[in-house]
Amino acid sequence: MTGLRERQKADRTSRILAAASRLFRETGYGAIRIEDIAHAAEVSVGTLYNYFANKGDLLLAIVSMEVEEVLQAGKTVVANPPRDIGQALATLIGIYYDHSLHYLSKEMWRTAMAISIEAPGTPFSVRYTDLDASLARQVCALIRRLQALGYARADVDAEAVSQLVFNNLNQMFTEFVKQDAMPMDMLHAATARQNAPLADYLTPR
Amino acid sequence: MTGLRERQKADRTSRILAAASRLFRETGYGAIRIEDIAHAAEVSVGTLYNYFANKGDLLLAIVSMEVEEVLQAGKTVVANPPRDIGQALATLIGIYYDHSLHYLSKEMWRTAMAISIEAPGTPFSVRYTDLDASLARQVCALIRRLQALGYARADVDAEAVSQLVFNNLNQMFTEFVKQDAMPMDMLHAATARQNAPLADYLTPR
DNA sequence: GAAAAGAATTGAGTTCGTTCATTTTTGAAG
DNA sequence: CTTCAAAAATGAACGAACTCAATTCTTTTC
Repeated sequence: MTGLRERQKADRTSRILAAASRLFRETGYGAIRIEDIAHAAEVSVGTLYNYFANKGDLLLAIVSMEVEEVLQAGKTVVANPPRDIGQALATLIGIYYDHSLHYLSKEMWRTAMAISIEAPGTPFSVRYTDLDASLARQVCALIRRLQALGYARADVDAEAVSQLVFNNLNQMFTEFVKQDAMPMDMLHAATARQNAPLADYLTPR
Repeated sequence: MTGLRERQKADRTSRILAAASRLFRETGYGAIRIEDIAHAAEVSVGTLYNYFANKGDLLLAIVSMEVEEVLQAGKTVVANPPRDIGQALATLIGIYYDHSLHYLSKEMWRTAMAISIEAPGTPFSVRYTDLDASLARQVCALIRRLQALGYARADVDAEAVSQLVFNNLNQMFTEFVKQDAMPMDMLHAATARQNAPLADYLTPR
């Protein structure tokens, strides 16, 4: 279980991830070469490729850790949501958005999104897509919870509405990272406005 | 105006585009080398780079032509929409979706989307983003038209709703091209279900 | 504890997108 | 018709991601 080989493997993995994470953030994904990461992690280029399918997969591994954190943070909102539907959505989405630039630059997000679309087969791309689906399910859980608490109309297709909300927040986040100049509060405001009609529709009369 | 130089330029541009379009579709974007395209278009590699900033820009040029066609086709629906809101949305979105695989493979779409996110600065990436915005405006025009005709409630934020609809259809299309196995009718069905709550909300009582 | 098996590491080599110094072509001026 | 300058074309050279045959390190077997 804890043979030398396994310990070395775990150690190398974390060294590579730490080096890549630091270098990508400091210098930018595009500007860092695989050789730089391998050097910083004290492994050879070939070894790095034994651990990660390609440069993009390495980035997605880092992004996945970030998304997992966000997913965890969202749980508290679902458990205890505000009574107002617009507020409830804004709170959950706010957690997603505000967390996003904590560890990752906009450039890193752009690259990660691009890779998850273009190379959907690599291990961490699959993982990333799974996590995205988990976020969508969390939005759905929130709406069902609001329905269960009587804060939202129960006769509405919760899945349809939550997919609408999630796809919208996802697309808005994509726009946000595409435009380096766009500030975070503009993202919040735009999403809130778009959700308002749905919140109105969901509110019991 | 029509000097030799200008004619040769236009001729080379169209030869390059034709060659790239055919080769990308036949063999796949990733499998085709710049040298192959240059050879098929009877220009040198360097010349190709005088006409297009990079391999991705060449693809986006092709995709842009496709989107322009779709945008044109959508105009007729906005001018004369079905009375039922769900129907109206499904008709417009149906035009977008059904056109999409006419000239482009899923792989080409994936790559184009990835590039427009990752490299938003190149000439055709800007063009592609503009066209996307035009599609969003067209969805908004449809909803305003439905309001003007009295088919939809006029006291609803048309812009917010249309952005919700557009971002959703865009994201759903992204899922569609990400999954090679997903059939077109599943895409139509999923989008229609997601739009149903909004259509209900918009319908005058 | 020696030896064989097999797992993992290594870095030089390959590939392909992109660049740029040089050459060729074009259009204008004399 | 020459000459010249500007525009455009060219392909060899470069850089970086990725591969793979050879080597080294672990573990297992007797």
